[in-house]
Amino acid sequence: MSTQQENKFQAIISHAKEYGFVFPSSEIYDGLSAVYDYGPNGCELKKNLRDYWWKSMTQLHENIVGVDAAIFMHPTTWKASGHVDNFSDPMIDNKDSQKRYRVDHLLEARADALREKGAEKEADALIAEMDRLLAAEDFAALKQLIADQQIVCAISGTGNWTDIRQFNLMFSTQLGSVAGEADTIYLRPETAQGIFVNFLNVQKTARMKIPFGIAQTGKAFRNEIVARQFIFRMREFEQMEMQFFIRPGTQKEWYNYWKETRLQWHLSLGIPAEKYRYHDHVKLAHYADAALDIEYEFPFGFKEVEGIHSRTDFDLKNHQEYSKKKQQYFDNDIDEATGKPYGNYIPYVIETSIGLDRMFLLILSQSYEEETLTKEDGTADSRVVMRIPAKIAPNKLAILPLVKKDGLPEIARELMNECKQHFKCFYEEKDAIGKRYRRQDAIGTPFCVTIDHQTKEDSTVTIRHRDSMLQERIPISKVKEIVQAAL
RNA sequence: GCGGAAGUAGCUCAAUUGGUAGAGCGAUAGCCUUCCAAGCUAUAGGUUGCGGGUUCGAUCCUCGUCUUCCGCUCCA
Repeated sequence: MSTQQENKFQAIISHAKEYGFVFPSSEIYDGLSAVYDYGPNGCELKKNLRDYWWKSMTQLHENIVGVDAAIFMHPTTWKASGHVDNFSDPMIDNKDSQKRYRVDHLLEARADALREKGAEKEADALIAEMDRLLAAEDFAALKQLIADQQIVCAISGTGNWTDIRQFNLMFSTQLGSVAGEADTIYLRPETAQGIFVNFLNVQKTARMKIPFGIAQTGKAFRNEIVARQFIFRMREFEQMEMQFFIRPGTQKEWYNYWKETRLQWHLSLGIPAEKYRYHDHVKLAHYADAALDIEYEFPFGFKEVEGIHSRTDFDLKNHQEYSKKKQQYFDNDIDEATGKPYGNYIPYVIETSIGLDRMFLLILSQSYEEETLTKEDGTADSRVVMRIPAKIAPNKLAILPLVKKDGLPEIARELMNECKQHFKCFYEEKDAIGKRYRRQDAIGTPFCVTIDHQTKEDSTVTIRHRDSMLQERIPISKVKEIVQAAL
């Protein structure tokens, strides 16, 4: 990251705090690492983003419905999903070099070295022993195995290891208030499983026919080892996911459909296409047969905002296996090849998964601008403006009486009462008008209207546009529809 | 986790080789009415990150600790 971009990112973080978008969590207690709170403007923007996504998914797609599953789920869910096995890695540190290694990586490297020497059998035996001990979570024996193999740190060259520690990427807690009898359950690391386990509930009750989708927004939790870059990587975050259930064999076309559709959603917010790119996954996760990220160019580089995954029937198949409940769909449509219905099958799934907090950061990054202006008298001036798309801006309209007397506040209040029924408005009569404009720029309000003395004579007001700073005289009766047209 | 840097009012910063904290902006209230932040007045706001030590006295010296940022590592 260049210094200039770094400064911009720092400025965005400061701005976010100063204007009530994002606060560090528990700040009076020195904060909680990688956890953040959303302030008055932040929670409006976040809610608007969530609503915009929700509407585009459910209201505008007749074959997508929503669920709101609990954060707590039966522990077996995470065995079936693969998270218990794939989200926990035993780690070991070398005391001399302070380097940390994954235990399985160390042993696999040792096995590879054995193979190069032609000791295939020993290598296989080592891997088999490792897998057995990992499955049994026998950390003492694993450490002994590392010692027996005389594995040393590549940096320090010593075998001076710490004890093996488990780094579980899932947060666990206790269900039930009686200690000892309590069962360990996890805070969900992704919302997707709440959709999968409700697949048949939703399909039957909403009478959905394949292809159809289930959408969900909600919190998820991951114990990131290093969480930095502001709200980009948090331990508690919000996902907006949609699982689209399809006939096996059609995953390619639907994958491409959602790849295109989701990018168009981003572009519909007016964000330039050159700020986006696709990144195809080469190494695929355990559940996917194709995967890509939609990346945005943040001040700290191109980073993932949204993932499109072809998850095959991995999840439903595993849930069927672990729960012993059929997760199948009977497809009555006629297969032209056979002339008969497609019949029973476990659907394939295309997933679209976007991080709401990352999307929020994207909007901040895209919107924030420090402008240098030249005033009419030729002197330099500056302003900080958040060019937040009008449809997701925290406030849509600021209503400002030019002065707080001569009956102007009364007219302004009348307009306020009319407009606030339809969209979020902000009323202010304090300070010079220019100052009030700049304050609205700083929080991204797209429109300001000013009630002045002329308003009393001909019922017109000045509407001022945030991005261009241009003003026009319009009838007060038109304010509501002009703002609504931009939303 | 390791290394480096920094912590003073909401923000940006002062405080003479150690003498018990100030300014600008911002905020709030009032005045003034002027369509692009910077007219006037007043008020609030700090155990100088926290805890020890040295000293008659610590924002300053010293030790520990916490937090943040940067780099490495880790993760994906």
